[in-house]
Amino acid sequence: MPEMPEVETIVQALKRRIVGETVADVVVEWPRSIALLSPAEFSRRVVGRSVTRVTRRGKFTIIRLAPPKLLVVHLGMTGRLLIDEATEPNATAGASQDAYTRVAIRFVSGKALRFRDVRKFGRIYLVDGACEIPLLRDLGPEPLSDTFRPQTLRELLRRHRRQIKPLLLDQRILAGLGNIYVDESLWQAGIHPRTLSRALSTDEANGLYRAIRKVLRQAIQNRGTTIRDYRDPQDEPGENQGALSVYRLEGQECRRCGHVICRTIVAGRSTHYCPACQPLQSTNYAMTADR
DNA sequence: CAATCAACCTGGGTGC
DNA sequence: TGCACCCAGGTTGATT
Repeated sequence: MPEMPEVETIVQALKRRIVGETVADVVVEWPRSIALLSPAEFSRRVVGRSVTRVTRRGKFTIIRLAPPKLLVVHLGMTGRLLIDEATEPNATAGASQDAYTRVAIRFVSGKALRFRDVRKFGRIYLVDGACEIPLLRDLGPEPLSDTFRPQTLRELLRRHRRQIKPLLLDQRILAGLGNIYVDESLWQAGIHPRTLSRALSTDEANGLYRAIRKVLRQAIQNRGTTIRDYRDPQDEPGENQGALSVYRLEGQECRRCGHVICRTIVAGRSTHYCPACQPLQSTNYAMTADR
């Protein structure tokens, strides 16, 4: 569910609200939400540590603790990180927890960081370094970093013989894009999702570079896209859903050319595009019948 | 190497 | 109301 702009929004909020807090207590309601460690071991190692900074890498939220340790969260499809403000000293603990809270980290101040995850695909890790988490270790470049240049993308596209959509969804190639922003970026760039990455011209690759950055920046500015589940740490939805051009808009008219937006399956994922704005060149041979 | 699909989970929406 | 079926912002591992 949450892609990079949603995670970025969450991280900005957590920075303001939990840096400096010290962990008093951990409640694990669903043990499998904790990766690698037993709930007891996880709790034992987290209690007493304090939060020194909060950062992001791809779709991972990274909470740095002292003494040094990384609390890393991947939200999966429906994960949320919610801040519960301190309640009255003798309010009943746990009373505010809903049925989908999987882990609650309570701070000495009375505030709490709550991991809520309906579908249970999210994971929380406690590690010494990013290298202990395979996906985090192998993450591709950050699309909004200064060191990610048009040439960086051109080289990535040239290195593989794959359809562009699954390539962009692959976190080892580029970090942070998910189903929404890949569809939006490809529409913005006028590229069909099944186009072979190696068949893209220099101009098309440069256009895709600009499209990805524009789409992500706008989504961050709009505090993320809420289709259904996404909420920031204060339980507020994002506002980017109104800025989408194709995602989940099948049957509606393309805002650029007026043709009807199509939905199909690519890489096993629902895929939205405008067949007029995003034509599939015959030279880029699609393996499967289109649409 | 690349594509597909099932699996991990739960709930919401739709059609009969 | 009930029920079957499809769908969902992700990732992984087996299979073709």
